[in-house]
Amino acid sequence: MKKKADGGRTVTLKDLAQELGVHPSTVSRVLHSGSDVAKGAASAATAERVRDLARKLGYSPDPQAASLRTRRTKLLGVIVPRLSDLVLAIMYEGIDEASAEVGYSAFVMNSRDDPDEQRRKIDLMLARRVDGLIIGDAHLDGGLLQELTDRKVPFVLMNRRVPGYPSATCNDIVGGEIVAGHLWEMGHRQVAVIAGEPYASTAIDRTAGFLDRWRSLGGTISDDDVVWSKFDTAGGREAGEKILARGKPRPTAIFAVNDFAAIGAMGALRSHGLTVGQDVAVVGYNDTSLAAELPIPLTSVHSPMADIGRTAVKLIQAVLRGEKPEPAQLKPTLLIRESSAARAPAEVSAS
Amino acid sequence: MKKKADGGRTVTLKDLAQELGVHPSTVSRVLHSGSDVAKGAASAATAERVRDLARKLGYSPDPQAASLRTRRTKLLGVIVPRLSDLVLAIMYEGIDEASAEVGYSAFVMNSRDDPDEQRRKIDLMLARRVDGLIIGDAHLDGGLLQELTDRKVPFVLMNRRVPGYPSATCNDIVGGEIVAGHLWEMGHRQVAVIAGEPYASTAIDRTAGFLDRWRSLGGTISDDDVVWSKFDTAGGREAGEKILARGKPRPTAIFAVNDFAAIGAMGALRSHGLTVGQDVAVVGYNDTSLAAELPIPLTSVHSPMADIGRTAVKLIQAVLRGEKPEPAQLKPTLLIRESSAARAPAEVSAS
DNA sequence: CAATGCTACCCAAACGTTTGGGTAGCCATC
DNA sequence: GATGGCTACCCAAACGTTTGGGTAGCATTG
Repeated sequence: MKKKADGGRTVTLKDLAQELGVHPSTVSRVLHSGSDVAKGAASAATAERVRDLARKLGYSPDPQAASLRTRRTKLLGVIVPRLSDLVLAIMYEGIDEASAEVGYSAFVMNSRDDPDEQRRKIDLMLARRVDGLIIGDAHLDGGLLQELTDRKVPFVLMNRRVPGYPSATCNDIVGGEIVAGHLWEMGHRQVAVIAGEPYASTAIDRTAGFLDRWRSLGGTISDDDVVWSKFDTAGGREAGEKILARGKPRPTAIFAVNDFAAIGAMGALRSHGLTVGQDVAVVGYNDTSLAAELPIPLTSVHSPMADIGRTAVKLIQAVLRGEKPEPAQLKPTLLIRESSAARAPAEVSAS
Repeated sequence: MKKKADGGRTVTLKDLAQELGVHPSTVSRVLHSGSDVAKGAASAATAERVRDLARKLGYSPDPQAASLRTRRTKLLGVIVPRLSDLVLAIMYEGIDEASAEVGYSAFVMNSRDDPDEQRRKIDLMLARRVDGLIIGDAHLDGGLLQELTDRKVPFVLMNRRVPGYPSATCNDIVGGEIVAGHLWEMGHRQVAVIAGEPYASTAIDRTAGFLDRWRSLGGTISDDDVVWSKFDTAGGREAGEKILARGKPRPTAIFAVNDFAAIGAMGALRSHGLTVGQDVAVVGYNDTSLAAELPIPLTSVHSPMADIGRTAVKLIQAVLRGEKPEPAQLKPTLLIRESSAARAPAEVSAS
């Protein structure tokens, strides 16, 4: 804790310079330039004196002054559907850490996946003069992204991808495939998918990966076995109800593309007197901290959420350097737990 | 979406002034002062022309330049134990909304409840020159807070309170009392409390409220019926195990001061072959969105989390105006669900 | 010994605002 | 017709940095 160390005014470059009898620019170069520049700016002795005094007086550079001059704020704007979505919260934790490490600070705002809000929040961030944006709520149609590109706003996507733009995501197709493989292996032949929102690549990719692998294994699955839903618990419950309400043999396994939806589905199953893990297997996605600790622990695809956030920061740094980084797809891994650990029950008839 | 509307440079006050043949200061006053000052600064006609042009060129004021001059950044720093704690995430959503409404932007950072990290993060925020802090991870010992006060850093507490400092919290004592009343009424006489971390007022108050009411109702509860724990699911499970492992009659009800701990406890109960809501009642706290949607819906004390965040913003605004606002305690309400809806089972002997 | 090249600095302008203090011109008042 | 009081502006300094371009003094080189 420095600054105002002794109750007085904030100490500035000029203060240091005056005290030492050198010019502020010299102090600036010593303190804020790479050692290469600093070398040319002052003798080793002077540099030492500068640094000592800075430490002693608790000098802390004024970022607004600096960015006024440099036209860079070292601020990152992050837009997420909602921070109360654990998945995004953890990604943000990754962002926060990684950006701090490179001297950036991050803002977050919620868009609630509403296009108007997305625009509004982006405008707010740009008004704050963020150097770049990390967009965690990209919609596949991507009109907004084209607009940002046209306006030369530096940005990268996170969590959800849209082809053609740099992004840091989990490899959700592979994730879906793993689940299909697992359920098939456990003997399931009748399955349903709670697929999430069709505007999100996470939902699309996980579902597509699942379906592709399922079919290539020889499984059959029809369109109405795929139920689109919100990503939250309520959405999962609703979707679960819908699956059970159909007049066809109930599935022996359900893949929900999101842990919360899976938890909702578990609720629906239980209300129908079914036991998760015995009567019906359930698999979620993301391996949120809850999954392992639920009364019936939930099989889930682990996605490296914090790493995705960290990667997003790396990518935006690259973009800010003028590069055009490739999309990064991080590897998912399946964690098998009680909710899908038993072999498929014998075929059941319409419920 | 404004700014750089036509690909060119950012438009400044000076640009507007030049174009209109007036002085930048006039433009500034018209655009950024209350209508009172603006009145004296320009004729109605000029003011109109200024505003029109500003709109047309998509002028957006540079906040760093402004704060360099005014010495206020309109930035708020928020420190939370972790953003991946749903409770804090929702409070932050409240902060985000409320601060945007008054022209402020908020930063969040995680402290992981670690004193060193708290210091470090606070320093980072101050280095960014935030106008004030909202502290969501206050520890009851409060050494850090005294220090901040000494340094005249404006701050308010949120979620957790520490006597003597302005804070926005749920009235956790009342919350604990309600739970005690409910469980007593349902016929429970043998109960245990999963109490959370002793450095957090939330844990202390909820537990104290519960114990006080319980005893005043005639109930008995001993020290080892109160188990301290982490606030997360794993902590709850552990605490649940501990409660079941004691060599005394198992309680017929458990109050966990936090929904996640409650979920963990439910898991522990189930592993012991007990059915939540029948064999053992469980009550949580916060009524997070999960509670209602769990396979066995969880009785929980609803606390107005988003409002607490919003209130925190109001309080910090007051502090910034130089006032010394009273602590705000928002009202909790109990939501009774399946996990505690049945009357207490007959007394059980040691398990 | 003049030219060259360092080293270790200094200088000044600029970034986009805000704000306390002018002042020119006009009208009303005494 | 001097005084006072508006109205509608203008002026300039300041906020704390950064950075391109000096330059004085000294040592080295041809």
